[in-house]
Amino acid sequence: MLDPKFVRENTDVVREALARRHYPHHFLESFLKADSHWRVTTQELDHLKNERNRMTPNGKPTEDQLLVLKQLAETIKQRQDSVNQAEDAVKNAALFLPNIPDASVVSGETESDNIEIKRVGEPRLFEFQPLAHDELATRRGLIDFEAAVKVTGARFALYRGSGARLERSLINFMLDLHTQRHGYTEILPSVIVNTASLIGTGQLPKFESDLFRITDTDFWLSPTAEVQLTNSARDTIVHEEQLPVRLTAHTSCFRKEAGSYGKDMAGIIRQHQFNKIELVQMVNPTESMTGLHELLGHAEAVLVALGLPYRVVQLCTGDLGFSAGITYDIEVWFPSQGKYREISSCSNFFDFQARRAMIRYREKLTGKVNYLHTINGSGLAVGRTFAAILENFQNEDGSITVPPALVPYLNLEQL
RNA sequence: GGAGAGAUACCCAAGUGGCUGAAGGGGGCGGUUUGCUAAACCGUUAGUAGGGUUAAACCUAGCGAGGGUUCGAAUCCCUCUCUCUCCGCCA
Repeated sequence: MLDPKFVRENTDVVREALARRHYPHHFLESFLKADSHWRVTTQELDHLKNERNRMTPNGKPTEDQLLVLKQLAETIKQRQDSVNQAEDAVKNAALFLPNIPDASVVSGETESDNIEIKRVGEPRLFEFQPLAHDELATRRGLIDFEAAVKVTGARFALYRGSGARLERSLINFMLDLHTQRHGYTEILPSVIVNTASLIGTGQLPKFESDLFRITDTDFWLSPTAEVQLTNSARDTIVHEEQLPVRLTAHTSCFRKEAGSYGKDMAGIIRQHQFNKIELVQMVNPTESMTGLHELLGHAEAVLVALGLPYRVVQLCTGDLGFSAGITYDIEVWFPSQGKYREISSCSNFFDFQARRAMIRYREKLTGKVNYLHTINGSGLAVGRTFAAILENFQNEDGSITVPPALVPYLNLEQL
């Protein structure tokens, strides 16, 4: 959420930000309208309440006083109703305003306008036609797609044997790296979250159609552990010395993938349920850009350790997520597709999520309470890492060489 | 799923309609005394959100959350959330 005061006083900045995102500007107009209406109504109400407070005697009121007070109470009641309505309108409008892109983010419309920052690792030259990961996985009996369709449906997977073991090894390997080398505290949260949490990180109210909801409850399947990790600090004030807070978690993530019919239907690139290691940092506002680059490095370290070629791109304004102020995507090389595909998305949200979720810190020097900054990224999407390993380390006979870093976890050198 | 008891400030806790934004204690902070520490004593401890202002002043809200009754609610009524105890069921 943006600071209502800031929006009110810097409409040009916000208007410009929405334009850069190609986001409809009527959201701003409705916010401003609702906001000014709310302010006027609230002031009137506050005046009336002040009058009542001044007039109310300490004991029983006289008949005359009672007459006046009764009338006043009636007026206040009516005003209160309009204030409540106005307040709902403002809150709702505010929740639909996206974050302001950082000044350094380049304007653009689609992912083709994203900026490549760097490439790491050389894509391997194959002397044979490299197979797609789903083909490899099926041939080696690592994933049983037919069984998954039977059990659940399309866009689900059933890992089998050393396939299941590889997925589990990757999870352990990544968690160990982040907790032992990068200073994150491991969290094991529920995968079901409530509405307030999804509003806190910005998935709701705007993106309900991307989410699985559990019928007749206030519960949803979490689309990313960002929701659980960030909201674990919702409505709290931490001491400045406790920052930065670094949390990591492995969870299953659930997405409807509405509107992506036909995209990535084969394999495990785009699933309704997938494993992901999430990295979340809550930091002092002065350190959030440093934190973002560090976090990006933490995610990259996984690919470096596994020996997978990747590149880093910076998202343009049009590709930027609703809550993010600046985002770097890490894309890993897929030989069968001859291109880089997203495997992590690392963002600085500035105080956008902290405001929605009321996550604050107390300044040591002044004792003042401030919103902190939140940063998060995948470290990494496990299924996509699985797929990338299969493709990049495949041999001509269809076997897969296990990256040395994973051998201690897998106890196998070949799949 | 059933029955009961709770939720008040950093913590414990009093408060059953106006004199309460809140007694009392603990803890924290500051001070007096002291060679230092401790003890004792004195003082202080409402933060926060919103409006307002150049900044203040000032105003409003706030006793788990949301409604209701009332001129007036921490206090009465309703709904919900969470915590605890017992029973049932259960990995």
